[in-house]
Amino acid sequence: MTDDQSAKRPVPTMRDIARAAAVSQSTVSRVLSGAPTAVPIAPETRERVLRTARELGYRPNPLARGLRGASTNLIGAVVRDFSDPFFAGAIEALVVESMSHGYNVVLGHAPPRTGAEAIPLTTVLETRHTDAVVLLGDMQEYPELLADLRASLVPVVALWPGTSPREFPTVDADDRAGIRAGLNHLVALGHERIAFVNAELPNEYRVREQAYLEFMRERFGAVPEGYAERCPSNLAGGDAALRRLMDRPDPPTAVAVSTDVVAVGVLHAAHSLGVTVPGRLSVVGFDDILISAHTVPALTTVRMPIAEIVAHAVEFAVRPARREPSEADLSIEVFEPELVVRDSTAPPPVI
Amino acid sequence: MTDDQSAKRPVPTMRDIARAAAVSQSTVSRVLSGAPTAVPIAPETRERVLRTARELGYRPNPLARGLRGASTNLIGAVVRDFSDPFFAGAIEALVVESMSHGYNVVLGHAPPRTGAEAIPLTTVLETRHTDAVVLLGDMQEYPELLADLRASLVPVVALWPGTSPREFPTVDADDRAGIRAGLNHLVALGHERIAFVNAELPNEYRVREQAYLEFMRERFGAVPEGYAERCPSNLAGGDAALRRLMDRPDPPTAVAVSTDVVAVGVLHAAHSLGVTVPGRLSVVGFDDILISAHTVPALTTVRMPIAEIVAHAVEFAVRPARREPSEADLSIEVFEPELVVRDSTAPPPVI
DNA sequence: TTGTACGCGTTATCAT
DNA sequence: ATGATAACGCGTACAA
Repeated sequence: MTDDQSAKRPVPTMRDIARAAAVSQSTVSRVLSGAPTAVPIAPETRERVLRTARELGYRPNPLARGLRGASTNLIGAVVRDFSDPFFAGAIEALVVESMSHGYNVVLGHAPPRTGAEAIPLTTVLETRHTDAVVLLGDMQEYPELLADLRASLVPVVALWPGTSPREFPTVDADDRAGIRAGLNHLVALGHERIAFVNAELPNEYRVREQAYLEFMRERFGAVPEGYAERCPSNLAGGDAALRRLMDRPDPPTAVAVSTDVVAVGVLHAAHSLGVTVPGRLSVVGFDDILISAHTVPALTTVRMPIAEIVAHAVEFAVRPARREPSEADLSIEVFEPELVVRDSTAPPPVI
Repeated sequence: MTDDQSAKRPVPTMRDIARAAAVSQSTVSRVLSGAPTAVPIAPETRERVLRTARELGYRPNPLARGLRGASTNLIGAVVRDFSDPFFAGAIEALVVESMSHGYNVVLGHAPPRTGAEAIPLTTVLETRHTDAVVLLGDMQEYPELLADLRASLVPVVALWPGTSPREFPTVDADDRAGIRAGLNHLVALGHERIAFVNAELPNEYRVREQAYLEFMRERFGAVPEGYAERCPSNLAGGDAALRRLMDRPDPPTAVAVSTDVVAVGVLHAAHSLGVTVPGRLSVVGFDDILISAHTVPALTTVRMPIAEIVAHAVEFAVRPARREPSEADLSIEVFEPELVVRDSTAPPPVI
């Protein structure tokens, strides 16, 4: 056995180290607490303290640190829907990025609209511990949570805030540009009867829908009646939406979808309906989630720069909060998505 | 504006409440700290304290609570791979379940095998805060982490531990039964040339592979040479594995796959190769992740009772740690998976 | 029934 | 260069 006396013994405190190293507890703190150039310490003492600390297996107690006003190295992440692969990917990115900065991530879950109106922050996350809070997605459904956040002192950064008012520093993608890239691709292939399926998370992707409407009007003068579908933001939603679309007397030859998750549902429905993709129907998604490269057929989509967005957010969140409130409080960073052409798009069928 | 004086003021402490309510801080503590019948409190005083606390927007400081030895209401979850939809689903379930018990979840990420060997627990999670640690998946790759956990005092519960030695209380599914259910289904349809694709997370799903080998020997006397494939546990892995399988002189008519994620990759490869599913090839997955019902074609698979497993784990994790070490320390709970027949399986093609 | 006093493990401010 | 000592917010013996 390599672990001998250390087994199952409560973690040593600074006092233990101090006793063992025959110094005062404050000296131990000075040596250990990282403040390297704060006060000069005798190299010999420093070494001795460090050694005993290592031997005893000392680990700082972040609770005590936090009590003193120091940071807890915890970042709170509030998500509405984990099961959404897009957010799952974003969380992974967030965790990885946070850890590379020495932070852990505490997950908060804003439950999808229970009957009870007000969901205070404390219900969702014990924020007082977290050095910062990252909001993933549109949180307008939770006004109480937002109010709590507003009134609190923790730095907040909002990611993919949809149509939420920009009250926090925000990092987002240029949804409009992404949608236009997808639609341009379809038009270049020769499509004109292009429908749009919008994943309806209350008002999250309104921007994408607007971009579609705007594009269609620009390009064709009008949006074909009933070509802008909406559906719940999940696989079944996309399935149902495409069925409605193909049921029409004038079914589209192409569908742009506001999220890949819904697009996967669309692909499934097309298959069930015997509508071959891309032979009879082209499909463009948005997000480029992991499965998108491996659907049947592989999905043409718009890549969401998750890593960049999250990296930026973490950078912002862990930045020492010593800045003036007026400085970057309205900072809005926008990243550009990029079209990824795969196998779900082709020229429309010849009539 | 509804928020007036409370805006941006650091959260009030018990002392603030005490001052405002003209009582001592300990009285406030007694009233607020939940211990209802601990010591009798004058109803009038109690009411006054409660009211001022509400007015001032008091919220307990869990750091201070934790320092005092109380619980932090934090559960640490260590996952190896977030991007795996199966674990994403498990984490969601864990978060939801934990919150319903008043706990938040701190995510730890065990990075997929960097060159550096030893990954101590502290790197992955500041455990000292968490009231319990939940291990998701096989952690044998991280012996140092396991050693830290073993030496520590926090209760640990292992979920889907694969072939790890059962050193912690464990909740798992009956993988063998699940695999057999899938294989029985294929055999009932008339298949004999049944291959197996195993997602290779070092040794996570060895059990499933063993179950396949055992079944085939039982049923057909032998396992066709080279029919037990292994591949990285992701979409591309399944893709590549099926290509190897179909490249053989005697390609299988059915493939059982050890995870749905890999199975989705298999479906994609089949499509790319022009092998129709289920016409020329039947595919059975394992896990029943969210997409499985919406792949093309919808995947026949074995449902993993994630919710039940996670619920059981949380129940165990938050159970007051007052039990004797010998009692339930070797507890192993096993849940039964269940076959879900969809559209990716059919009788083998007639020759 | 309520108030006083102490300690949890740290960091920060004093003195030495 | 180092050692006392005072907080941080809370729970809890103990005293009143």
